[in-house]
Amino acid sequence: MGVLVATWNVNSLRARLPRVEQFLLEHSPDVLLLQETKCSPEQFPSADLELAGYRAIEHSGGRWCGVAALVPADVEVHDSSFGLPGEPDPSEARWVETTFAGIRFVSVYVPNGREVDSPHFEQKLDFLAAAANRVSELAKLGPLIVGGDMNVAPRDEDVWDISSFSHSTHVSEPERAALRGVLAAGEMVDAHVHLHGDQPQFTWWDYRGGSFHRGFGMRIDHILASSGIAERIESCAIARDYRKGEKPSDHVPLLVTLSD
DNA sequence: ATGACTTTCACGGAAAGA
Repeated sequence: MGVLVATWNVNSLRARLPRVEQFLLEHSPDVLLLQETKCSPEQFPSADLELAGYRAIEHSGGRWCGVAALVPADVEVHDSSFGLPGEPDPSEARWVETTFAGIRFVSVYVPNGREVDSPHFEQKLDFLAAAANRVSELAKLGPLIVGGDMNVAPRDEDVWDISSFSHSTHVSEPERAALRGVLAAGEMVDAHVHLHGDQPQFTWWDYRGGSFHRGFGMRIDHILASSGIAERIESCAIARDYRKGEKPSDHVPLLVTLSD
């Protein structure tokens, strides 16, 4: 059996609904962690997802942000919580937690940061520090999976050409150190690194300038597993075809399978 | 090349993304 965990920044759940339904049908994940749902609670397409057999634990923030965890409708979740203690701006919906199958799942959308040294950049680092604090608490309680758009490329090989990233966000040492802090706080592994080492693999390509077809991408979406379940990671892959076709998101789904 | 796309809200164009 195992557990199939997926994470996907959909860049608007309403705009991406056909692709999300396609993904649920094709992969039948046990949980789909979503980011950038971009809708208010009233706008959240619960009825459509229900028809697809899924229920949402959602933390919606309106026009921007928004995170959720979709689970099959017959799965009982418990202790869901909404928001990240100590986050810089609680009105931005960037963190949601829920538990089932003995695992605590987090869907996270880390702030972009905009420009290095901008106030938004400082907020990004503050958010990651708050995430590390929370992960440290959660990891003590049991198995933990944190999946989402971290907006950080952890290593130089996680972007198409590091030389074109001078003084850019996503690759700066403070951001990378902050993300390492999250991993260290829960003694977690990055599923991709755990299985594939330094093999290149991107999860995001800019909409502009034909970036996808030119291979100009970044690996900024990650699934992290606490030490208790890292040994259960059987596979880690991206669904690259979801960057093609009708109205794609600029991110693709990342999928991890865990053994029982 | 201070761009290139895409989304939201709202109905033109700003704001945000990465």
